[in-house]
Amino acid sequence: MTQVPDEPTLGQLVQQTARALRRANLSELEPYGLSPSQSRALGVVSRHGADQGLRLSTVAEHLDIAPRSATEVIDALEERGLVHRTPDPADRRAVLISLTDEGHALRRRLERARARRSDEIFGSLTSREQQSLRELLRRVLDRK
Amino acid sequence: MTQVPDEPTLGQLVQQTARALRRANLSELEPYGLSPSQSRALGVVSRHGADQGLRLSTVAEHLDIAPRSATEVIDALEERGLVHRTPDPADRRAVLISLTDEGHALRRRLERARARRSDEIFGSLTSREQQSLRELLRRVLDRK
DNA sequence: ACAACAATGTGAGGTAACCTCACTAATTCG
DNA sequence: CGAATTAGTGAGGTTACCTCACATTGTTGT
Repeated sequence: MTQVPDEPTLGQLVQQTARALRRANLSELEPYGLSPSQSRALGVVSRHGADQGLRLSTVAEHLDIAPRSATEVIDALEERGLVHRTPDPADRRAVLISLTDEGHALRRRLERARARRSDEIFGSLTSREQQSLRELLRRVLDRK
Repeated sequence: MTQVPDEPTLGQLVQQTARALRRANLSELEPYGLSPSQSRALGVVSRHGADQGLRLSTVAEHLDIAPRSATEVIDALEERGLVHRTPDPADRRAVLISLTDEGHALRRRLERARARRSDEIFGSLTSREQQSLRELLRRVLDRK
């Protein structure tokens, strides 16, 4: 049925690469006592809530999780002093999440670490090859 | 701070692709009432335990999880009648896991579904491009 | 104007897939 | 033979999610 050394499928290669990235991310986050999901949330608030902050429900949307789950992640970040909640002046049901100074600082540190990690992992490819990989993956994701 | 559409990093592209694969895998498994981790275990037993079966601890190793966790996954597969445990005649502490006929049949069905899914996801690339993608990922994984 | 409906965030409680620790039964080794 | 080691599993914990119910606030149709 199958022949020879059973070369891994494309899907497996992609998943293995993703796993390597997850592992690297994990060990990078560890010193800061931040879980991956917390780090993702920090990123969302940083990218989309630069000015006045983001509603909790909006955070949930960006993370693609239920609002109730976003409450939990934000609770954790707030406890670590990385974000804070302020009531939305325009809608008293809502709450606005924004980064504290400490949150901004950590975010920057993590961003630099991410760049280093990328070099480490994709560094065996020339920048032309990296460009080519990027192109191929983009095409795969744009299918349908 | 940041401007323009902020093109995704290579890491993000890989992770997004992996996520698409996971989602596809999930919906493919759903009709069979199998979880991803159960499907993985089924694959391991099928690939490495063709003849006499695999020890539970060996299953755990292949899945890269603790033996205790393998017990749980195998429990579930056994309850669904896809594998069975037999005592290892050579070591009465150990137990050998092997596929039932039903397990084999389901395994084949899943394999075919996987192939279809791969076509669906990577189908927007020519086979030359797929080869190229495979090559690049392999290089990334072989780094260090 | 105000009743009816919709939306926001969170308490309560649940699940899947892992984990560690402690234990029993069986094997191996000095 | 007795001591140490190994295989599998019970008990109980964690993480990152989920749904459902609910109080509070906002919006709308008549």
